[in-house]
Amino acid sequence: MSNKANTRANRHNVTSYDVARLAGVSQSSVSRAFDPEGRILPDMRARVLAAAAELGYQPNAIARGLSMQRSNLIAVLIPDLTYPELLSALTSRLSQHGMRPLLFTLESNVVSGDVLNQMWRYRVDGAFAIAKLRPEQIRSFKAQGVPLVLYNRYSDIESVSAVCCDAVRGEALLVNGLVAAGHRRFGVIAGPEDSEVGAERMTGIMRQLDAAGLRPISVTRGNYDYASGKAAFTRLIEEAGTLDAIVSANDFMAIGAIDAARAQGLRVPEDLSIVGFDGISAADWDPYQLTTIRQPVNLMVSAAVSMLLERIADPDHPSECRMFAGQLERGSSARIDLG
Amino acid sequence: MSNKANTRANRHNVTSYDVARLAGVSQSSVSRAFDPEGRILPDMRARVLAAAAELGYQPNAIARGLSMQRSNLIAVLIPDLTYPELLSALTSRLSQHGMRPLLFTLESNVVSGDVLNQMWRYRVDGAFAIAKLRPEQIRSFKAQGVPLVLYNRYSDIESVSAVCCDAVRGEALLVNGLVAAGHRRFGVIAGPEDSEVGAERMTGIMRQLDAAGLRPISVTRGNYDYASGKAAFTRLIEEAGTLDAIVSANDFMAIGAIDAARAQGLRVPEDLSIVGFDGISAADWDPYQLTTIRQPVNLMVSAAVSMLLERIADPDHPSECRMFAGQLERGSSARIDLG
DNA sequence: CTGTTAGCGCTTTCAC
DNA sequence: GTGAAAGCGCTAACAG
Repeated sequence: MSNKANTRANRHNVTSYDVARLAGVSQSSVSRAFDPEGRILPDMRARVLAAAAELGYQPNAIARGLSMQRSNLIAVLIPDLTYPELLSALTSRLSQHGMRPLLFTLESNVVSGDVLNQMWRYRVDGAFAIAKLRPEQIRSFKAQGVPLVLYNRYSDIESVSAVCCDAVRGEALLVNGLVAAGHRRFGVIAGPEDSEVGAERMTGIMRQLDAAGLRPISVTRGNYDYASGKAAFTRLIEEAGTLDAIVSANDFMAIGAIDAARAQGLRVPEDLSIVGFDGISAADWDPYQLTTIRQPVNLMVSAAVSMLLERIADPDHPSECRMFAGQLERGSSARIDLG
Repeated sequence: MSNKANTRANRHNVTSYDVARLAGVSQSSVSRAFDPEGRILPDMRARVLAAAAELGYQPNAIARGLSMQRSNLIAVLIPDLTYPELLSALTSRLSQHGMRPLLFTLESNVVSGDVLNQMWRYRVDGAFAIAKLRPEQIRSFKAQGVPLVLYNRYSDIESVSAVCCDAVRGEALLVNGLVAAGHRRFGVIAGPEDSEVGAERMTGIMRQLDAAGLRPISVTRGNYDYASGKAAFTRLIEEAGTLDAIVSANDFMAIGAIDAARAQGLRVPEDLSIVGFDGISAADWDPYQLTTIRQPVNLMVSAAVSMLLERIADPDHPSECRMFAGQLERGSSARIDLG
């Protein structure tokens, strides 16, 4: 009680006071020595760092967070099934700036209030959402003063930034190419009902078909995985009889559809063209050679991180939406004709 | 640069004092109201919670961490390429116990000192490593008093717990089945040199071949991805001429090998059996139907989390290694014969 | 440049 | 059962 010096430092809790004592300086000098911007004589810094090394001292980021009102924690809201590259790109990009991702995975695509409350408790400096947020949830970020960047989601709420791969343009590329190659009878495998990304891609598909004076013969939904793509194919063919082309809202379902088509003796792309979206690694595998739109993940992640950091540094920085074009990967799963 | 100053001013920061004032109670009562174990009259708790709700108060986990000497943060050390299901299983399991995963991804398979130092700074309550740690690094966890659980890695250092899928037994199942089905000329695709998992699986393969009085005709390495599996296949065939069976250290490479084999006009499994390890989802896809060992990821993750929590609750709790049997998934990529 | 001092928001004895 | 007060380890004015 009376001696702060001796409280509980015996165990694995080396504090800046211990370092200060050993180096024969004040505690605040220790603090400065560990601050890259800290005004301190090189000589003294060296002494402090030596003492710190001897004790195995590392500044306590939790205490620092309390004091600085800045946790250096970034919340990442991400649904169960997701692309692994995204998360690792995000993490490495963040750590380059001294920020650490705190993970919040979601059972479904939808963010619950509980998850958000947990987030607020950690006083995260910012957040990424690769998930669906309701408008009032999005607004709560603003109320809490936590900058938010949406990934592949768009919101018309002014306060939110976003980085997207342009689904409409991407689908336009695909659909135009298919139409130009002479396809007329289209089937569509859409994403699940609650998927914003899926809805966006759907819009792109429909708009472009419309522009060509076409309507899809048949439309069905999948949940983005392989099995649902296979099942979707079956439903499409049952309903449509024959089809020239199938446009799938993502690659996994497209791959499922290819396998289902072949199981029925159809040749891809001779009898039927199939295209996907995302550019997952399996799209390149020999049996598929999927024609798809590859998202520029690294670019998108860098942009997202920069945008977030800007808004953390300056809360009044205007929000921004950056839309990246996806790149058409011409595989052999579709006969496609580019102007 | 004036933003540091006005962050504090602008930012909507409700503290327990604000709640206390509104509820007309002391700050410590607010604290107790939010502690499930807190001795407090239901009546008062209700009043506090009402006030908290009105202000949108959420206890500051950072401050709580400082005070309690417990961050509720769990470090997750994980290499770039990894199985997405693992991370989401881990996160959801952890959050059931009020712990949050703090992500540290690694460029390579190997953990650097920088990463560890970052970890110590956050005073994480425990750590998972799905990565290679050097013995002295493992010991540093003990020195820092941070319980560590290794995932699919084993270490003979006493202080470390681990959960593994039994690679030796898994490979034994596969190799025995192949031998029993009459295969004699074996090729092996091993993992990269620095992979402990790979080494373990290799041991299992060699030991079992040995027991059958066989040696692999040819052995080569891949880096666990599809392309490296294809390349590995080519090298194997160049060296061996013909082969009865190929045992691959993981599924992605096995899938690559299947495609490479077919590209050479070989039929799988009629001309050549190919087996993998892991049980990734693509193993089930129509063209592959891979015979493999499926890791019980959910079981392993639950076990890992329990072990970690036990050791956090009681630092003297003995460390433990739990070895799970993988399940043989009989696909059609291999002719295999089980006793 | 360096040391002193006052918080950051919470938990936790300790009196009442 | 409730309130007052002392830290948890650090940063950031403010003096010297």
